[in-house]
Amino acid sequence: MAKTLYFGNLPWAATSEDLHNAVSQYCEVISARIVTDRETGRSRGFGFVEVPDEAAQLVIDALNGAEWAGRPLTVNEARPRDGRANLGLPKKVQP
DNA sequence: GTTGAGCGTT
Repeated sequence: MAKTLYFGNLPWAATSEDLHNAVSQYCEVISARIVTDRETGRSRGFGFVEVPDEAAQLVIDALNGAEWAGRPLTVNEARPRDGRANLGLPKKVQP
């Protein structure tokens, strides 16, 4: 299994590779991505990293509050996308 | 060439 981590307060220059490198120091990184504005293509200053659920708490404890480019990093477990992603889609019903 | 709380495309 894997858990998605929310990375906030990132410097504008941070890339998904930077995230991958930063987290890979503590555990395996399934995937890392910086959220960029789809219209402008610029970084929104936050991103998401997928790590094994056993390492999620470890990475949060290690990088939450850590300084990156002189800024206190914000790391947290990401919220489920289902809230808006599955909106309007058919839902499985229990018999 | 800008900005600074938040939660994301295929």
